[in-house]
Amino acid sequence: MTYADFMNAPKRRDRAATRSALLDAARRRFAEHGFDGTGVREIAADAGVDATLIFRYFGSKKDLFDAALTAEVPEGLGEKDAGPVEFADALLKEVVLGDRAGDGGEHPLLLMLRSAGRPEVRARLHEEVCDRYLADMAARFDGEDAELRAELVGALLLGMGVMRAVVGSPVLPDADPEKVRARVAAMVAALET
Amino acid sequence: MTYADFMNAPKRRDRAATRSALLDAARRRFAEHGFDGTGVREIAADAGVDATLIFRYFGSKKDLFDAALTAEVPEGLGEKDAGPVEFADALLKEVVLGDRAGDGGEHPLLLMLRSAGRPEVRARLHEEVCDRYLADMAARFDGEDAELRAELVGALLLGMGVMRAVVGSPVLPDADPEKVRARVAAMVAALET
DNA sequence: GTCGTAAGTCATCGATCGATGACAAAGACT
DNA sequence: AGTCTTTGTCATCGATCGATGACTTACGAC
Repeated sequence: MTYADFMNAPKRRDRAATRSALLDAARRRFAEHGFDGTGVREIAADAGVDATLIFRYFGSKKDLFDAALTAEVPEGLGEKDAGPVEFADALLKEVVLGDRAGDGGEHPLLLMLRSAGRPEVRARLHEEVCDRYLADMAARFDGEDAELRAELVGALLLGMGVMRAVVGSPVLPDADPEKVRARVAAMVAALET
Repeated sequence: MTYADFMNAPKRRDRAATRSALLDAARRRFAEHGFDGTGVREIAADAGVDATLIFRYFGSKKDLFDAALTAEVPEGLGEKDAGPVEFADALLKEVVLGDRAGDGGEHPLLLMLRSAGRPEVRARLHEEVCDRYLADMAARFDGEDAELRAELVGALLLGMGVMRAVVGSPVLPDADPEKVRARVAAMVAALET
């Protein structure tokens, strides 16, 4: 059923592969059911190993969650001197329209939203969104209220992610990506004084 | 400590008052820690009563959660023949800028986001957002791609709520409401073909 | 005042959860 | 081949959770 299952060859012992399988299963489970809705036994079953290994390799369920989030960050987004419209477009492609077949299918940011009940997760979400994205966005706005305008762009992009990943609205996935990009660009452009 | 505590008068027996205290405590707890992060004993302790009464009055924890969400819906939002800009402004005041001192301090929609790990909550969120708000919004757009444009407005408003209630960004609460309304109006207006 | 019904409390169950330590077995190294 | 380290498994603990049923106490009808 799971990936590790049809690897039912003699079941070689491979620390790295097991760790990776656990991380992958954790990402999927956490992405779908959130932190509280996911048990370590379910993750281990998906990965095809014993639940004990989670604690051996990661220390605790929370540490596994953190590791699953920290996994990979694309990093190289947006040119340094691009305007807000181009920057928003780059973020749009990465966070909202991105495919991400590797993970649970969602951007780590949207993955965190399924666990928004945990204060630590919200703290990390706050840090990531504000320090990482909004500050960068605000720097690309000229004139007054740059922070407010950056916040609105961030809200639009985050809201689109929530619409797709949490609310489950079928509009965005079914829409023509080029039309979406054009509409979003128009909205962001409306913020340039 | 809680409301019911300084009502430490002889502790009259009042079904309606107890039910109401439980509902209120539940709203606060669920709003802050989500469904999974909240225990029935905590809710009961906040309300100053025994946890058993939750099951007697509501049946189950899940039923209490549903009752806490269904609580009160303002209903009368937006004139029937207003355009998308006016409608978005009305929603903005209700969902994002609304004070709501009565509940846990948040709109039920944002309250649900803290429990987004539960599939049933997402289903209800989907139903509420799509059928209740987006359909209404789409009807106010002329021309093609009305659904997509309504979705983008919804994403912006929902994203603003997420920014404040989940991410915890200080920008929106600190900003001048009139400036916020003006900026949002500009973004929505940019969608009118 | 008495009595019955409804409101509140107590003890406890069964399941599930994260986590631990002892044990078995496979691969590596000499 | 023999040993030792690493990898995986099993049994189980202690806490917590939602939920149930029996018991106690207050209020209101008469």
